[in-house]
Amino acid sequence: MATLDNPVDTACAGDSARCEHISRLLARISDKWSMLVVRVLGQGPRRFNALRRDVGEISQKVLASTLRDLEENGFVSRTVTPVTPPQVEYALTDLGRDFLQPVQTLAEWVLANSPRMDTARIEYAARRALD
Amino acid sequence: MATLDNPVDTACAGDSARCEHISRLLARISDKWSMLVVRVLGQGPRRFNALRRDVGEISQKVLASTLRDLEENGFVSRTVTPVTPPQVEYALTDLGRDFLQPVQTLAEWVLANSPRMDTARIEYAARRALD
DNA sequence: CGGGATCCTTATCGATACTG
DNA sequence: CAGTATCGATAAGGATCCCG
Repeated sequence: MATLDNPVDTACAGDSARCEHISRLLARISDKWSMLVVRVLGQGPRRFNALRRDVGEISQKVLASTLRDLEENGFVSRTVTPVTPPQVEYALTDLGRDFLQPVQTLAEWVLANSPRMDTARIEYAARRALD
Repeated sequence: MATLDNPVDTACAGDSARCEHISRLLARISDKWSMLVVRVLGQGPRRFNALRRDVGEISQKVLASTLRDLEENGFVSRTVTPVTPPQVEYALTDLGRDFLQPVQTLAEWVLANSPRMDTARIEYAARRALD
């Protein structure tokens, strides 16, 4: 009955426990900024404010907490060099570099298919308009 | 200076416009539930309450708005059969099926690497404990 | 420079009630 | 069954100030 015959079945039809497991894991990384930060760090280590510039419109509070989460999950390392002014460098760990691959896959897909998404949005709006 | 030499460079070092583009696109799909719903629908069409059971701990309100977003972005189709009781079936569109691939990649990575994440969390907690 | 602490403003979510 | 509408709780986010 399954529509997919992928070799590794990670689906969770009827397996709600596994589905919840995936859910919790995805929830940890699928916030608005984590993947973006991982992507930027994939180009090399960054210091806090450099990271903030590269990521875009992110507040320092949110970036700080995002980095804490990423560090907690083992994606990012935080290296403090005690000089004046203090210097803190963020870099991807081995796990973070591994994670970069699926993230890039996703990012590339999204970039490549954004026209299709835009078209769908226009059609959706048109459909809604004539109700 | 880049640490990656991937063929298709979708990174955004110094290209903040592109980065923001990716940011907006990722933000549209990287909420807590969208990928999960796409995954479940990847196993075949579902009606509202069946979907709700399969996804897990999601309220009807959030599922409804998630489905609206997915429909708006062209990932999911909504087919109403006017019978009593009313019957509404959700299914992946072509775009949604395409999207399934990077989503599965991500889900499989997360499943496979959750032990590493767990270990990192324990180590992080241990480090924090001796400050 | 790299944040933590605080306050305040918004989204977000869950529960309940109600409609076709 | 498949939702929408409304309300209250709660979490997320921005702005500002401050410290090492």
